[in-house]
Amino acid sequence: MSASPPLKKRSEPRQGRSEKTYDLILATAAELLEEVGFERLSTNMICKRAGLTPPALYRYFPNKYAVLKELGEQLMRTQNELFEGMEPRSFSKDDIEHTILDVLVATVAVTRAQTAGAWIMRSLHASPVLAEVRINSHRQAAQFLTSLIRARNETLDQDQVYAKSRLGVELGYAAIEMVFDETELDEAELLAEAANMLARTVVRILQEA
Amino acid sequence: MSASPPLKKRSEPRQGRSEKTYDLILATAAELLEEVGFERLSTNMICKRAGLTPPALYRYFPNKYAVLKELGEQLMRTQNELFEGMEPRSFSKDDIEHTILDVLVATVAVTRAQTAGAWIMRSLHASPVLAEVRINSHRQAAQFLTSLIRARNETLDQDQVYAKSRLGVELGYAAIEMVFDETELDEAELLAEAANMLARTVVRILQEA
DNA sequence: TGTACATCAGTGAACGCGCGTTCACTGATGTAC
DNA sequence: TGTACATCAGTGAACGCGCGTTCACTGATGTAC
Repeated sequence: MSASPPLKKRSEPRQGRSEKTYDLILATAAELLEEVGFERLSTNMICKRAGLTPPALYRYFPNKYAVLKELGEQLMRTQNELFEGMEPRSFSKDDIEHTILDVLVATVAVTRAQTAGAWIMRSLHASPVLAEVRINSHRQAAQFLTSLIRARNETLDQDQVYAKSRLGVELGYAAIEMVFDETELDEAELLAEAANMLARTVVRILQEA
Repeated sequence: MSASPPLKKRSEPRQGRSEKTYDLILATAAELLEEVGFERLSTNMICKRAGLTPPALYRYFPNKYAVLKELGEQLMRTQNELFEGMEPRSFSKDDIEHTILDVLVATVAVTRAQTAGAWIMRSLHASPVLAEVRINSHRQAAQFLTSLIRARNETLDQDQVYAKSRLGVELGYAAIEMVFDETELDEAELLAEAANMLARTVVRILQEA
């Protein structure tokens, strides 16, 4: 296994302009990610485009993965906030399905709105450090879903519900990624079908008393 | 978008030893992928470990992506052959579910048997050229599933069945990847649940006359 | 069956490049008095 | 309210390294006669 490099931010900003530089680095990185992709992105490239010298970037990020990690965490945070705002009117199959569909559609929307959003998602599969960001985010979402389900039916076994929720989250996320990778297919139809499948699963979990 | 580098093999082997070298390069690449991960892998590194000089590798592969592409194609081919060997005894929900579960379990097994199998899968998300390998493979699987379903019920709309099949393939694959990423969860349970979901979907597609 | 010869497979050594990273520094900012 | 000063933010220039890639070459292989 590869030794993972340090990824902490180098220092917290203490002056106003510092924060601007920090944001500039992230915005520039996203811009370049969109243009040249994950592989060709480098710290020097980001600096050049941002009009900074390397030590300026290096003050905040030890390497390119740290930059991507931050971008990934921001996207995951945004997506999870959406997900955790989910609250079906009732626990009927139709209401659950509508709610899930809304979340899927909204998640695609915020990802599309984020510069290089699809690239960021994809890069969260590539390296172990970045994969961790994605997996942690999915775990959190699965926890949320578990508590939602168990609030409705307390008799259900925690671990079993979690395992199924975790799978559901993964599959929902796979459907979202697919929207960006399979542009030939009808997006709305795809998400509707995914919502349908997931809703049926949730209903089934709820009924397994 | 990034300009994609050429990925064709440089030359077809014409002597016996050539094929050995070719296979040695692939085997060594897989070995190193397992050890150091996708990012740190380089052509020079492969050569050193394989006891070759760079021009020897360069004769067969123009760059590191070409090597990974070949590894990816081999894995996808193996997986698809499994999938296309799928034939349920009947089209009852239970028989479909068993068949799907068998395929999922077998796919995990062959991936685990392949050196760096999980890494290869993951790297098929990272770069566009490699993503294409994965997507083509999934499309092929979806085509197969579509023909299987329509052989059973010819009245179904081709495009609709394909779209749903494509989603099903993607979700099945996501479940498989999850087995390698979420080692905390019970593998058998995970695959069983995924098989259940997918079987229900297939049955539903079949019934939508 | 032997051998001369064309083609193929792999070597050795080196290249230019851009990568991440570091050093000593200057200029900007905020604050204590 | 002004200013002296400590701290913070970013510069300029350079480094060693390993990357992908190329060149002219030698040695191995297969084949035509």
